[in-house]
Amino acid sequence: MPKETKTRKVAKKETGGKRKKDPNAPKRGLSAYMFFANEQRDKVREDNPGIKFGEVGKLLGEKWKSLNEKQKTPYEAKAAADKKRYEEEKAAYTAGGDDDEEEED
DNA sequence: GAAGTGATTGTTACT
DNA sequence: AGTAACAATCACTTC
Repeated sequence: MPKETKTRKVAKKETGGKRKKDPNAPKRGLSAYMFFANEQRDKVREDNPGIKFGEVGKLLGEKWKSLNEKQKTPYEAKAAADKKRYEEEKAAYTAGGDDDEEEED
């Protein structure tokens, strides 16, 4: 199996591939890892001054999983909170528009 | 009703 | 500006 490199966006295709990009594209919320990385990135780099992203990334992942649900809670909580944010967009997006619509193309 | 799929998020460092 | 491992996600799509 090919390692979906390139943010796997480029890999999109096959298996139907119906989902197109939306005009409003209510992006989704961030994920727990994003919040986790936001905090760790500081610490990790602090313990590993001068390390590249590859090291941080892998190291981060290791620590991330090392955490107990309890530790991930705060991150998941943020992720959930961010998800809500997305709900808004999605809602507004689904609304389609009130009176005037834009982005028609 | 259940299953799957794709699209997206953010970090750092480099070209 | 975009890409790369790392991980989660999870809302929408389709049958």
